[in-house]
Amino acid sequence: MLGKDYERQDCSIARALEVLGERWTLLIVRDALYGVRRFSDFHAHLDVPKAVLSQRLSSLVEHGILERRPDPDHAGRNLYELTAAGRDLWPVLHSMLVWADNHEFPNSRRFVHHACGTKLDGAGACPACGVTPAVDEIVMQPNVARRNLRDDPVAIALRKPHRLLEPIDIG
Amino acid sequence: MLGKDYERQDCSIARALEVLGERWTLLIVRDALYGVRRFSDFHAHLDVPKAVLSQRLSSLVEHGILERRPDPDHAGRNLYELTAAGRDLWPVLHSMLVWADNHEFPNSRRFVHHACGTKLDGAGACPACGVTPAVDEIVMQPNVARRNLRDDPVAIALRKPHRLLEPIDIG
DNA sequence: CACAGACAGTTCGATCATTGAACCGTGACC
DNA sequence: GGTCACGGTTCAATGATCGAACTGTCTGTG
Repeated sequence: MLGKDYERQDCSIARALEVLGERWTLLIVRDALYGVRRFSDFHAHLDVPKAVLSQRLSSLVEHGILERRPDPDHAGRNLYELTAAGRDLWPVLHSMLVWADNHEFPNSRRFVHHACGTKLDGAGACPACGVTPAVDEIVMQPNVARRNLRDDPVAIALRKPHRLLEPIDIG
Repeated sequence: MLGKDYERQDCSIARALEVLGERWTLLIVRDALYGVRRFSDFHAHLDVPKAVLSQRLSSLVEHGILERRPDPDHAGRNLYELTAAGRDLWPVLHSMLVWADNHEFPNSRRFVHHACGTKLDGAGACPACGVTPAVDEIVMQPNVARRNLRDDPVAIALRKPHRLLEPIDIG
């Protein structure tokens, strides 16, 4: 949302929205869960101006959701990786996704438990195993029947099933 | 978020954020879950300009999250009530609240299962009963130890335990 | 019935965020 | 040494938000 926060709102949800509610922020976290880690990949996959992306990444780092660390393969570049707090945002994104699937936009990606291949339920649990898988135990399965709106390298990489948090590999 | 949507984002989360991501929108839904139904009560409890509130309410009605119906007690006024799709947003708000409680803003309100008084777990289920209570089976319990930032009638009414969706009663 | 006040908005100028394009510095590659 | 990709920053234009003022409707009172 806009720069101003909800300081007069005496509520955890308002606190969460101060950090997460600005435009693009939750989509950046989504991409980070999909394994995006580089500035240029975020920029290619979201159509966000670089100035805004830069500001959002810094804000997420400041709030302990992303961690900025030097890219071992490219001096002078950074990788942005989710912290534990960032990985804990998965339930927020998953519940949004379930809601949109039911009410706005059916036929989206599926999220399944890696161990057994069962689709997660609305609460993020595996109905077959009776457990709530950790984020890195979840596999995103694209909907092959859907027409593709995007052709950037990240979008293409995400047309294959992909384990969450696993760095995407840009051909 | 801002007027522009995420039309090039091929993703349910982006679709959800087009509807829910603008500033104030999720706080309006939160208040609706708390039982706020009148324009003036939303306006008193959120410090949102009336122009924005009016626009957000219309947008939520348009998207089938709120329903606008004439107030039987006051001709010419409306009540805004959650539709089934709107009530289904509870998991989104609850997961945000749980996240903020764990990472940003501990000591918030508690949400308990009305039947047994047990605090809901992170997934919104009742650990004692093993069920996921419907929204109207959940009771919000304020944190009495916290200093109060607000003194509007809605904030005062919410200092008492309150069943979700039950219309707040403004003294 | 006149009048005041509450309510539910709309309108308007000022402020602030976002946008997209251009620019810049660094390191990799030839 | 020169070129290119990457990761930003800067800037003017656009668009959203803000807060105050205004309008119209209905209610309650005298």
